[in-house]
Amino acid sequence: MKNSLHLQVITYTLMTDKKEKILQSALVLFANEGVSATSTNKIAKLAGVSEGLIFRHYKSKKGLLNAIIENAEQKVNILFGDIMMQTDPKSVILKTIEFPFLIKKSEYNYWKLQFKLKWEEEYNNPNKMKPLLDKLTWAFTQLNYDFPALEAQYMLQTLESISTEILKGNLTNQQQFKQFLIHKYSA
Amino acid sequence: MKNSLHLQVITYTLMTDKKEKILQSALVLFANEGVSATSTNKIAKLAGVSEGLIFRHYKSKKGLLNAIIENAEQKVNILFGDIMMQTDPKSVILKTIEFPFLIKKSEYNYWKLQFKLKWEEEYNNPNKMKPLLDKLTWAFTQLNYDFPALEAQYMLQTLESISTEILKGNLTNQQQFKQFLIHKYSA
DNA sequence: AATTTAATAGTGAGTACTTACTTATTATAG
DNA sequence: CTATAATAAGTAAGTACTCACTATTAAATT
Repeated sequence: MKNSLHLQVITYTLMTDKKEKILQSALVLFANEGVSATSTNKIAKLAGVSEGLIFRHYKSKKGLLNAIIENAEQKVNILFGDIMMQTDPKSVILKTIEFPFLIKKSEYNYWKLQFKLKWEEEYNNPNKMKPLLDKLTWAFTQLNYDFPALEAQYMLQTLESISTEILKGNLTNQQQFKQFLIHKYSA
Repeated sequence: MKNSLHLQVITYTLMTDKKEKILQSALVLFANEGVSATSTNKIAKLAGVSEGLIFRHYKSKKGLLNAIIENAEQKVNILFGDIMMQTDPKSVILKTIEFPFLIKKSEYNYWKLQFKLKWEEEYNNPNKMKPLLDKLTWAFTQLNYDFPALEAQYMLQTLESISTEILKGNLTNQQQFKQFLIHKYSA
């Protein structure tokens, strides 16, 4: 079979099986070993494909990375979108707290890669969080918090670190911790 | 000059200038470009030494990394030690909050490297924080918080994320944020 | 104090192997 | 038949590391 139809929540994409296999294999390696530590040779072997095919489909190693990042950003936007569309301030807080705990195990590698890349200047874009930060500031304002902007910043930072710990496998008491946060914000 | 005397707060170490230069150059590159992305050739050039000298002094690239990590851990222990020796629960909280804001610019690379390495399974050791976690749990217990263990975990995570943002250069309102946290814990 | 001996610091060219990427060629689908 | 998918076999530059060698310093012996 040369082509297969893959449903991605936002767009339909036609991708050959092998092209897709390359993407998945690269994701696994990039996320767990790091981009520089992953050779195109390794990717090809894991994907069961000739090395040349990577370059036919993605032009360069960086092109492959960018393709993965685009995929990853879709997944972020889906979860973010759910928060952004809330109209009740309490729901905004609640959804935001729930956010790190909603990350599916099957998508860990996407998130791992994204968090790792934040350490590379080229891919670290703090402004990407701006809309969510504004939404949270609005929510805390509605709820009459003393320093809504700082509260928003505080919450975002906490959530980033919680996500990080979950992805590293360090947060063993996830549900307990989630309840604790909800209780703390009486959300 | 072959040898120079370097005062390191815990031990005195005799190191040749070039050996020291290798260490510093490697730190800069490891912290900012990543370990795998840094070649021994690059390190040698930045240090202004022959590549072979790296291996004479540190045996391998990994040996060099380990030497840097040892140095870095000393710096962590100094800051941690200050918190651990506090006897008043409020002081424990206050010192802990102040912790990320005490990181000197001149030592950013040490911390950057350590935080980056937490993503590599080999170097990620969550138990290293255990003593501090216990101390914080004790402090929150003394202060009659409802869930001292969770509060401690929460605070540690917050601090990790603040440190991270500072090191990435994303936290522009450091003093404001620090005051906000102190106010929040009335510390 | 002078001279030999030993040890360490440092170099530069070379090692086998890996890297990202290319090119020529063949297979396969519509 | 044509266009694209896929491969195998390249390439030049880079990789961590070694080796044979020299330079510098310290220690031991006169």
